Amino acid sequence: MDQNSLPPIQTTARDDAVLKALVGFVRAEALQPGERLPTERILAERLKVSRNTVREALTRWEGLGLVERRQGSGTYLKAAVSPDMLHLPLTLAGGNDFTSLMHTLEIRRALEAEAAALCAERASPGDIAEIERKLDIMEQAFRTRDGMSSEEDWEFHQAIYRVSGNPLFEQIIAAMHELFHRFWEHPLGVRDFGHASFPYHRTIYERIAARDPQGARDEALKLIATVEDDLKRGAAKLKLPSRT
Amino acid sequence: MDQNSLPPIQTTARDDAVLKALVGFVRAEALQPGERLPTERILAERLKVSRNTVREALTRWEGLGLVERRQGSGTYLKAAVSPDMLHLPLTLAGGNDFTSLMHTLEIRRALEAEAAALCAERASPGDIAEIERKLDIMEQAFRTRDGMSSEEDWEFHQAIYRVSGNPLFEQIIAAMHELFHRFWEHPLGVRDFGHASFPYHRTIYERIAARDPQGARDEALKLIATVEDDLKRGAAKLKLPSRT
DNA sequence: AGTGGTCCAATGGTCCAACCAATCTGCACA
DNA sequence: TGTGCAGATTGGTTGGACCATTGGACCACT
Repeated sequence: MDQNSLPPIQTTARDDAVLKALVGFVRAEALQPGERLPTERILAERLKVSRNTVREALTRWEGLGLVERRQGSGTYLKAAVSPDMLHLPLTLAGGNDFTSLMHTLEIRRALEAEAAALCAERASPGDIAEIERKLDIMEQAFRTRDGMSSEEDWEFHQAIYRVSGNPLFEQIIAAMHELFHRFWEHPLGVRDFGHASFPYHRTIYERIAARDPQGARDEALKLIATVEDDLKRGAAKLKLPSRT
Repeated sequence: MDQNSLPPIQTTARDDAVLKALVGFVRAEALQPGERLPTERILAERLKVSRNTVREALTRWEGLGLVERRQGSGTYLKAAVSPDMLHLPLTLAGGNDFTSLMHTLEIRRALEAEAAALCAERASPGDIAEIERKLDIMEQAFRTRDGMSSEEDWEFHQAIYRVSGNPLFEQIIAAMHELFHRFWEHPLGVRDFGHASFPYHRTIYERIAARDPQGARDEALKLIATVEDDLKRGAAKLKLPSRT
């Protein structure tokens, strides 16, 4: 390892400085996700900083999911780091109340509509073919199992996010996906949960294939509207509290 | 063999336990955002753990934006905590390149449009008056300084997010706001940067006041479109790299 | 060759006691 | 009545120590 890739730090604001130094180190050594980074003791020595300070910095990274610590083994990089990253530590109130779920659904509506519109603008013929393939798979699964198929449905939407050309859509919605799945798995007692949204998948695809951004946006809005509707019906049926 | 039949065993988890205890404490004392929580030293003593462990736990909360520490003053609650929260540590590879900036702008367009629509649906007369007040302030600042006023402009938009009734809008866009300001401060060499967006602030307000969700959505889309336009012009002028 | 057991060094997790730096509080002084 | 300084309070940092887990080296036995 290059000794010079870990120069001592200087000013106050230690732990932030440690993080910056670590970013520099990861770049200098071209560390890939999965690789191990130096031990806390070595980092402390190299950076001329107490081990506790190193630990505070690593705790921050661990909280952001950038790094994983394994006692007795070491600290491992979990994701790529770049000098200027944007961290959004979103904290959503518990997923078991109706209001929170509606909130995340509103975010999804916003992003879904925009992604569909961008997708309609930018999709290449190959992209359109790919989306159609996912759509066919989804429709097939829907018919055989006679109900919404979380997995295939999700893949269809992911394809749209990907083709939108903006990785942020996929990242944000993927993060929220977990929250939705708490309910997707248990359809709230609504027998045909998700049935209403089914036809809109194809209409969205058609608007994308026709390169009609506004049309794609409108269809996406309709799709989410049906999901909101199902959600409201389920909430009413279960007498879900509107607040925790 | 079923993978799930042998889950990893649970051994020690000091700092997680500390966090749980803190959640319990906050709920028991009914602490509101802004209030101060006990000293690190007191927490350490009460919980019968080392102050270092308390600090690791608090560092996590700070990283999630739940808490703010002020040296010499104390540690303050920044957001409501509930026993089951979902944390989304999104790390976006942002950067100073044109492409990343356009990506974040596309996210903002999605959220801005949706927030405006929701706002038009839900705003009370008082809310509308509040938004109009922010609009007046912004327009006033615009005229006197003959240019976009980041601060007042931002407050206008924030008011809309707030009235939308969905805190997630404000959280997400606030996190991205920092990224934008890197450029907002330096208008990319475009003299009248933001001028084009000015009139749409009022049209958005009018659509909200008229309780016209679709109209508000459309006007918001137009506003962002002008910003995208400015951005493209600035990028062309500065010959910004499209990738880092 | 392979299986299991034991030992040991490395590494993250926790603890302690002290000191530093920013902040707040209140009293003395003008 | 204000103002400024000194001490107390609080988070930030340090260095050193020990514990718990891990993983590899080594060994005995089959």
